[in-house]
Amino acid sequence: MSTTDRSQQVPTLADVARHAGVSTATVSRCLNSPDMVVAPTRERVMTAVRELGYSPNFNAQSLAAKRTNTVGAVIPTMENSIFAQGLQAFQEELQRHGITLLVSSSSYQEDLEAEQIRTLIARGADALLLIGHHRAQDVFDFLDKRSVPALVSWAFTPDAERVCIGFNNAEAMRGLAQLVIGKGHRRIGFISADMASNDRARERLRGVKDAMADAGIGPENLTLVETSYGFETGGDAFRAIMSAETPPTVVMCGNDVLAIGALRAAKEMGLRTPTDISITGFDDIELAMLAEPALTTVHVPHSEMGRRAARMLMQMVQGDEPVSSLELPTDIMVRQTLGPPRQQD
Amino acid sequence: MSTTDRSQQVPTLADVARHAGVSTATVSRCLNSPDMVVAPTRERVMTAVRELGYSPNFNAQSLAAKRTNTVGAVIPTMENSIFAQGLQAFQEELQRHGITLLVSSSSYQEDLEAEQIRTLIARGADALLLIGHHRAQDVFDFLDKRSVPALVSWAFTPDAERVCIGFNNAEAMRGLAQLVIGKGHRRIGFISADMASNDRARERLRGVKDAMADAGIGPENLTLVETSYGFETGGDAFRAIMSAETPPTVVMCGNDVLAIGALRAAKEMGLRTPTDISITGFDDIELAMLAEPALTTVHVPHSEMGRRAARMLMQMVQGDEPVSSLELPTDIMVRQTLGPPRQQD
DNA sequence: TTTCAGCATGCAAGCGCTTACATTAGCGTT
DNA sequence: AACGCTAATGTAAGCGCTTGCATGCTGAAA
Repeated sequence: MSTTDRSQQVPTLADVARHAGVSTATVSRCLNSPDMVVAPTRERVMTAVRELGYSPNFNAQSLAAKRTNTVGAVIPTMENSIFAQGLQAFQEELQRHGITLLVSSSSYQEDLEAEQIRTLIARGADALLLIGHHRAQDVFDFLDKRSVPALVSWAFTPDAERVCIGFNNAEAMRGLAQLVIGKGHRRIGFISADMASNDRARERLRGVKDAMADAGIGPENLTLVETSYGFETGGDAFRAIMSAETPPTVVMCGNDVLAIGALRAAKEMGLRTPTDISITGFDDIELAMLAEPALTTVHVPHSEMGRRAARMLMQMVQGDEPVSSLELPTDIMVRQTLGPPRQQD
Repeated sequence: MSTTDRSQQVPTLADVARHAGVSTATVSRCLNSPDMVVAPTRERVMTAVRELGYSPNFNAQSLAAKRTNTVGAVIPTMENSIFAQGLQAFQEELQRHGITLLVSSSSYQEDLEAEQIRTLIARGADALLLIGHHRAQDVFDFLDKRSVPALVSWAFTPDAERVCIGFNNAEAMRGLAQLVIGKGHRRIGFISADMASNDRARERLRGVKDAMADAGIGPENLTLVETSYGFETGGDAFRAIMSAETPPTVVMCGNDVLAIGALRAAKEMGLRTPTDISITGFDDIELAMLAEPALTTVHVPHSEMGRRAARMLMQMVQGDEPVSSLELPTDIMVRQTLGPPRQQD
């Protein structure tokens, strides 16, 4: 398997210019602002471009033009569909405008995220898509110093200092909790993702607490387990919660992955959902509908969010007019895992 | 920061050099090959770097050094976990070596893929990760002309001209089909993903056909439906297959997503799996184990593949020694959706 | 015919970095 | 003390592109 055969050089702007008998400036203009060049010349140039199979060197372009047509995104994980769908839409929208997306994932680690943000900036990202608000202040300072627009997504907080797009995690979860309480549940279990560096998780928990307070249910009725992200951990957390003397009648989960894990654990424990125990999720990943029984959860408009985020970010790079935060609505998907509490409870 | 008021300019190599009282060459060397520089100088430079908050401009670096420390990957879709897990491992391994990953997704469209490959090359990707063998020849020619190493993944074909990493799709599916036939099934339905530009799908079908031929089962016993990718389409295909006069006793699916769709359709049709109908998948996505009943499928070592692919690609970029294709083993995950055919059949 | 907009094109100076080559200093030899 | 040798550093030429400005051409007005 012969690899590097250096005989073939990649054609450059200069090659095209020579081939077409014009200057490099003209070629550049043909490519970037065609109407500055008169038609016959343009055609000659375009022919040369085609014949040589020329395509511009992005790095040189960026260096010379001082913009990269690149935006970066740092997401907690690629492994699961929570972010994948939104990101896909984000990328498609960017691509439509000739912008390349640089993705990296931080595995939910704050310091890793900070590092990756720096890398993306060094790579010349014109702007950044970030997930959630929580982040060391110096990361934001760095961004500001470099004046790189950053959009916080997957989270809308009314009073946020930063431009953000997403949904109100607290409100959405509160709505679901109200529904749960309306069904008659009084003892609530809550499985949360790690909250230390995850404001979305914190907000969701707050939603539950608010709803309980509104309904006059004391905080002693909330059993909280905080766990890392995953199906397994969700199941473990569920078992922990249910091992209490008087376990809750409903286990609400901070996200669908945890909920599916819980659902499975319930099944393994011989508990029928929702007859014996109710379970709810958040996100409405594809799996939620496919689960058995189908998971009652909060639907988040992922694709819409991704698309909008792309547009907002492009506007921010443009810098013409200030961009303001955008709240997207969520829906409660009433499916099969939420019922009234068992009679004797 | 006692600035000479360079009004929030991003510091450059030259700034650092001035600050440290050395030449730009020395600064560059400090950063890239520290042992070429004597310790005291190095420290002076590093201090300046820190004080100015300098970080190198990637584009300039790439342009000057003629390598970008970037590899690109074009995957069919990000939306689902088939590729996500492998890609995550791929990215992590690259990152460990200071290499950035550029991802784009082609939505299973061949022409889009070609375009994105070109874009990635223009962006300066040092190497490319591709999914599957099927691709217009001129794309490969282009890659060769540019002498960009490309690694075909998710598919291992013994006699492939290109370096590839993955599993033998045909063999793996053949193994599963043998198991199916061993259970007594004689009429087999097969739901395949679009095969036109997807060699993996074609190979998988071939595996089934081979196993049938081996067992002396004529091709008239195979009911084939080809459909696009998705849960819905999988369900539709299943319904189509089952509407035959004498429907098959087992429906094998080209991937898990289709299989889950089929499983769901079966349930909706009031068919019990595997009592009334057996269903199998391929990929072993997370969902497969979570489905009800759990899906019998072929397990593919996604993360392992991603990690290995990263290493191979780095070796290929290095170009020291030729890299040879790597076959990874697959396992049949015997779960609950495969049983013997119904008695009367 | 001369003049001069106005437009198309060319010229050339960078963008921030790497690196081949030149220069210098420091050392041990003879 | 003169010599070469080596290791550390500096010099400067690009990498492939964009873009402000200079140039030269056209045709219409005078």
